[in-house]
Amino acid sequence: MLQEDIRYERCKTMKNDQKNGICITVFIYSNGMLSPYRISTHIDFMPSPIRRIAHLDMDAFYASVELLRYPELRGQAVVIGGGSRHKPEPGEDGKLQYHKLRDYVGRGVVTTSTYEARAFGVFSAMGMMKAAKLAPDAILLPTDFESYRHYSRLFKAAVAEIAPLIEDRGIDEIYMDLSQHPDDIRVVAQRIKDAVREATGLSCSIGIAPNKLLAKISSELEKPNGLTVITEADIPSRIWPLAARKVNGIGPKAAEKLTALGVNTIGELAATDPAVLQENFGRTYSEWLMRASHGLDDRPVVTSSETKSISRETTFERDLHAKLDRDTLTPIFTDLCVRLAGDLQRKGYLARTIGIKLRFADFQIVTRDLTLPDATDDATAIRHAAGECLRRVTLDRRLRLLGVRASALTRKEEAESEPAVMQGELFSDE
DNA sequence: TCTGGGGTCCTAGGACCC
DNA sequence: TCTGGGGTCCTAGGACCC
Repeated sequence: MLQEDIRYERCKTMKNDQKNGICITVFIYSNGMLSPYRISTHIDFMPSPIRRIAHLDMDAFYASVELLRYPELRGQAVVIGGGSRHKPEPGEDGKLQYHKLRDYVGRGVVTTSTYEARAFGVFSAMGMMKAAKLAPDAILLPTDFESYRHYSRLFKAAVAEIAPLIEDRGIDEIYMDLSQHPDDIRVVAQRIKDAVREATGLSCSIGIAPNKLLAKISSELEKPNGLTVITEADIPSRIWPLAARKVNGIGPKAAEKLTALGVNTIGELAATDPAVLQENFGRTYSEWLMRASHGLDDRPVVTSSETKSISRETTFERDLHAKLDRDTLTPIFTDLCVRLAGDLQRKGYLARTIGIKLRFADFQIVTRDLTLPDATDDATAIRHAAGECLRRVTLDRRLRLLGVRASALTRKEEAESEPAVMQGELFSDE
């Protein structure tokens, strides 16, 4: 039977792709004909084999890179952030003069701090002025992303030699799928840590677990220089006592709502009535919360992805009024567009949607975007589109931030090789 | 003395088309 | 004249992450 053959082929393909499960093929009956596999889906019915997912997180990454450059600062409270001024300069005696956190003036935030600075309560994302109150004598260094990106490439290349299935999660962390790795998992992890240190001189922490969610939590458990292996059996003792906020995906807003419900730890979340969660968080998110609290997560390690958007934004030194400070604002706006166009050109993208972002003095954010008939990487076209967006915003308040964003991206070479007439017309009736 | 810059994903409503 | 429903695109806002 032809239909049976087709169905069998489909199922075989899906089984090969997904390892376990069955596929359901729906046959559509219309015009007296049975047409196969119009709709098909896949349902897991067997427990998946246990995966071994690792999360690697570089220890105090930016700060550690700076210590490679300024080894004499090792052991001291050092804070990185707040723009690119305050570079250390040689003094009259030829020795490097470092800036102190107490001398900082501005609106920057802490990007990273050494563990010694964290002991004063200075953490990432804290306002620099507040950090200066807590640790006035800490050394202040500017951020140097060029250098961090360099070390990022080095450590990722070193890991890839041992574990090629890598998901990039930003400059200082990755996931790895070690399920197929034949060797003892601790031995493999230690080899990876050694390779990272060999390539960069830096330490990292690795967490290994049956999924990404647990691996991410685990990598933090024994920081710095940690190596933590977690199994399902460890969830009650090692995961449930932790704050709900430790779950990747529970942010400040959700954590605050949970606290209001009397839920503080992951274990308390796991013990919460699902109906209560659903009332407060909606169906999708509450179901995810429930699964996460029980350590369940079947997201795969994704080894490649395409850029979705590129943006540039800047916070002003003082809040600016759109009308009164027009002469200051206009060149900033244009410059953001020029830099965005440069980013697109350098990375080889064209954008069809251009958007702006405004942050008012009260922190309210407003966005506007505009989709163009043709994709572009031209600064003038971007500036024009962004100007159109800006005209749609009521500008009666002071602005704190201005940003420009490009999305609906296509690769430039693909756009150029696109045929002018679609092939589909060959099948037209006319 | 509040709170940077660069991203992703999700939701939801309206327009428009079939 | 009204009744439908599905699908895609566009836009705006918000939560979250590094």
